[in-house]
Amino acid sequence: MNELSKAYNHAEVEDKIYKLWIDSGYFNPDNLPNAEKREPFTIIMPPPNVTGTLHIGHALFATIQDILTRFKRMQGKKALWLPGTDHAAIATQSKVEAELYKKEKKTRFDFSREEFLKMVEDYAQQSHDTIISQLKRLGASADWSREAYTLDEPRTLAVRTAFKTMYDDGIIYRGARIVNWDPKLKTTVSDDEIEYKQQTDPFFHFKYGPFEIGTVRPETKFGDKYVVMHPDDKRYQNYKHGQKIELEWINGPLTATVIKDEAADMEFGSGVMTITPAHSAIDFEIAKRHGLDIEQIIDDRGILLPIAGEFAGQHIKKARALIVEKLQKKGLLVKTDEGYIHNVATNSRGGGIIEPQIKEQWFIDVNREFPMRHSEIAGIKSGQMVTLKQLMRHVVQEGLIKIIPEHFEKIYFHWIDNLRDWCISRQIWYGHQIPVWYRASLPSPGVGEGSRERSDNQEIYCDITPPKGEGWTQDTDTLDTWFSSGLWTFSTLGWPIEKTIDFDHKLVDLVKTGSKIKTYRLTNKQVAVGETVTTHNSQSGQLFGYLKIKSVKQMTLGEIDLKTDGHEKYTDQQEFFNTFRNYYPALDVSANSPVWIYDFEYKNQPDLNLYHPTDVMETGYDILFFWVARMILMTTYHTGQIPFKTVYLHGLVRDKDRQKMSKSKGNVIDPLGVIDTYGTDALRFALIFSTAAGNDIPLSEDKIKGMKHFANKLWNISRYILMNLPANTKLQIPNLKPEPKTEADKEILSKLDAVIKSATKNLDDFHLHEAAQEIYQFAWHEFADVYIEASKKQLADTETKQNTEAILLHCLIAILKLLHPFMPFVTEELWGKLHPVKSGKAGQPSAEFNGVKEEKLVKNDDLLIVQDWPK
RNA sequence: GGGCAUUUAGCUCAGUUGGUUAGAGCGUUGCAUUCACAUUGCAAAGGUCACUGGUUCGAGUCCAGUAAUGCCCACCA
Repeated sequence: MNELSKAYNHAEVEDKIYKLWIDSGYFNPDNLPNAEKREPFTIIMPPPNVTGTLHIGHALFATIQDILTRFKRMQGKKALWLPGTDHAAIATQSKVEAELYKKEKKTRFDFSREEFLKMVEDYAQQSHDTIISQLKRLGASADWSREAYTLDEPRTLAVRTAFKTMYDDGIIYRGARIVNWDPKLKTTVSDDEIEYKQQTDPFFHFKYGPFEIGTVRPETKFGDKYVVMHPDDKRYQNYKHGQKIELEWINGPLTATVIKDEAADMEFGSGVMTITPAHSAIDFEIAKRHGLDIEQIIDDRGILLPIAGEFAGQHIKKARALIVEKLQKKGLLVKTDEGYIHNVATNSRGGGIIEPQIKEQWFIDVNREFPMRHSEIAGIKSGQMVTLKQLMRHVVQEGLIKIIPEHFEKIYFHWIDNLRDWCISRQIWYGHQIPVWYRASLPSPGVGEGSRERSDNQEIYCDITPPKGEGWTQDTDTLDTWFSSGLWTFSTLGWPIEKTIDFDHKLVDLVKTGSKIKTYRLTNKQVAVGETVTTHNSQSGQLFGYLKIKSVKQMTLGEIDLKTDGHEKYTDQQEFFNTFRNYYPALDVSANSPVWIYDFEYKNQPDLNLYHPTDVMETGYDILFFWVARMILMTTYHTGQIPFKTVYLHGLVRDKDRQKMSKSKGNVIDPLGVIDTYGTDALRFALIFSTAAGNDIPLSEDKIKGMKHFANKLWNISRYILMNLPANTKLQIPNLKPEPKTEADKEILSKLDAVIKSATKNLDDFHLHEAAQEIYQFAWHEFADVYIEASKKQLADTETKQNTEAILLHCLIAILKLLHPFMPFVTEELWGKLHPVKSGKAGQPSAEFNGVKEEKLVKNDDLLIVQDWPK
């Protein structure tokens, strides 16, 4: 036994302990003691973007999720915390583009798509490695063997499968709509990614025939030939809907049409406006309502089109002043208000100012009814007609998914009620390319399975793999990053689970276990060794499990020796053949029929079956809509299950003055710097101490420092106890039964009991901060301050010496266990002082303890990480 | 404009279904220290629980209203 040093030195401990855990294999739930008997508990990690390094927000989510995972693991659950990273399409690409422009003054269009993608991938890879190693430093007990990436191969299959299914259901459609166009990144962005920024601009009042109209954007006004007013506006009651008015405008005379629409605000300005349907969402709606002409004025680079007459070809930024000047010369400028404050829509992922444009894009229809293919959701039957909106509302309203804190449920409903179709196509290059191919339509029929005829003589094909034949080109757009993120809870667990095997009655294949053929099936393709196929219940279609092919043998049916190789049910060859004939009447079964005999390994609990629906989704409230809502949408639709039972939303980490942390304010706390100075445990404890779910979290260096003191206190408590106990006592820990003799004994044991019960309940209820606080209180101010002081006298008295030793040890063990989820490193290290372990695989005996070879005493499954939670 | 929250000690915040004397961390003041720990211990000061009214035997907690603050959504041509 090594003497403990006077103070806890995290730097010496953390790497060593993390390696011990990795070597034990316990982060992978399949390796846990009695794994097969454990109930699953699953958290899928919200994948950090591969756009840089770890910040304090990552430290927070990693801490909370690790606490929950470690707690459940100790409670005997088959605890899976599945990690991953997100390619964050638009954010990553724009970051690389910004760097490129800064360094070389080049844009992505100076490279080929492949060259550019290579650069983005290199950046993403490097960023990924940094983030993963940083998560490990936080003590994350995630199962790295299952790590996923939103852009890796299994996820690509999931994305394409999801797209095709929704396309076939008519949920995904392509249409020309007004979309948020970012001329800077040259892509659309979804409504949720828009960020409004306040801006001050001149506001112009122009004479428009008999009316006065106002605008900040004269450059959009060329095509304005509709003048809109509220039907109840008394000032304009003499003008009739549809009335034509001749007037003089920018480039000459124009015939304007009066439109009465309630969208016009009588309070604003003159109460009259002209509309630009091609470049304003509201105007577009008005135009559609009245069946008006829609004309594009500005192209997607911000250049004026021929409709602008003499201004055509100019950039809108330059043209504005010239247009105003011209209108002024024509006497149409009434006045200019300088300093008009208004909001401008910008792209929050890259900063460009949004120019609404009408473009052909891909959308997910949230209001279209479709038959639910398969449902395990209470209150929704398989085959029932539903919409995505209804599904999203239902699972939260019925309490199938619980959101913590609860008031976010109201915000969630409010969002759903205002939800419009989700634009999922982006014109950037980094991401999942849309699995749709086009070619000019051929007169002959005979198009493939995934193809559809289109009215514009363009053939369109959607499938997981490219179409066969000449002349197909793939859609150049990529998918919104949240499309793949929406699949995250189930794509990480192996969905779509099976390789579909199409039956076409050409070959017979048999699968066997051991020497006996157990089942047979018909396929049109040979399955290779190492591949995995699935078996289903032929009636219900429910998944049984995976068959992993170990070997393949080809022969004819007649060659099968029923005695050694035969199906277990049959001894007579004719009877064997007859069974095939009954099953597959269309097949001409004879002794010459070719067969493939597969030897396989059967796995009947694939991850998806076992770990999905997951238990907890832990993430920031700021991505409730972006992500949580989209996961609910995608998961209910594709799997007929809920993605998770509980959504735990944490707040933003702020500084001690409640200010947002930002580089420009210089108040950023770098988690890695803090870890170096104070240790991971101190940072983790500071992050959850006194912070309730959903509230923003004030964090200061003083607080972290205080928690380092606590780690040290724990160290010294252990040190005191170890110094006062004879070595052989330590070996008998399981046999020690604390028997209270004094008042102090009774008091501490009853308080321990109370804190165990309360902390357990609080952890079960996701009140992590309260659990942390009461354990802290107990350890420091009850156990250390009171009982340890009392123990000094009790240990000196032979009457009370033994029970005091037992109680000290009993309490210490309980405290180490209770604190382990919160402060994993220091507790594991101290536990190791009680139960020394050698690194090695789980279950291997440790060779040495206390200088004595005691092979049978200590095993690696004595690591604290897998101890039973105290009761 | 619509919605959602917050208001408790000097500061930052807990306080789960109503129930003794409202708690913690940091900070402040005094004392102690050959003791496992000065990264310590003991003690103290500090609160009209934003305000007004109501329900109740009893309200920080429930209800209504007022005020201040913060966030989200929509967005004005």
